[in-house]
Amino acid sequence: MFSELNPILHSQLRLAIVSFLVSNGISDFNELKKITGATAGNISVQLKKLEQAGYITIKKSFKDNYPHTSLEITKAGIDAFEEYVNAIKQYLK
Amino acid sequence: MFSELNPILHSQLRLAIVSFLVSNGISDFNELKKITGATAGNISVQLKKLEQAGYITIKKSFKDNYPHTSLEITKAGIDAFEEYVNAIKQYLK
DNA sequence: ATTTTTTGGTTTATATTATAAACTACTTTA
DNA sequence: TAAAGTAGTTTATAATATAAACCAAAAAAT
Repeated sequence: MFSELNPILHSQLRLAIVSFLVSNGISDFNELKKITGATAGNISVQLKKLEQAGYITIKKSFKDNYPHTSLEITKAGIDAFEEYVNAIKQYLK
Repeated sequence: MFSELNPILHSQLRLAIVSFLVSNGISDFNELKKITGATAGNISVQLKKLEQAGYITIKKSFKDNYPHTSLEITKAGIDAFEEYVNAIKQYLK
């Protein structure tokens, strides 16, 4: 009837991040901050969790002298997102 | 871009309960236990939260000598559910 | 008849999660 | 060189989800 919702993705902020990355492939810390409106601390924590889950990769570099964190969605991330979408659709009708 | 997800509904179990009640109008404790597979304790707690939010009403009676808890969705519950569905759809594409 | 099991829950304790606040480190500007 | 800004991380706290333990009554078994 109601299948499980992947708890990594069933979080407003992590879902927004993954959703955005699935659409856009890559992004960076500041862009995520702008589009989600979340605090930097919260984003930092949630990015780590997504990385630990294998759903994104985090690359740190320097850009115009400043530290720069860029994010990329993984195959596993895309797959998990698609599964989540199918699962939650059962709840929405 | 991403609108807020009502935190009362953005919970797997509460969403399942409300979703089921929106489809069926009324239900009872045991039916929810069966369709969700959740523990009685968890259901008990979440029903109270949904009642506090004004999304369901809880009626206790005796049926065949046993205590019996029946649930009904409210107008506010239906409205909140519909809003939640519209909001989360933005995350799913 | 009294112990044991089942029904139908509630309360409480604990683990997890989300979040904001505080902090670090460095850069730019005044 | 002091102040303000950028780009984050870490830590503390509040909120949430959940399971475990408990309660009360009914039914079934001994």
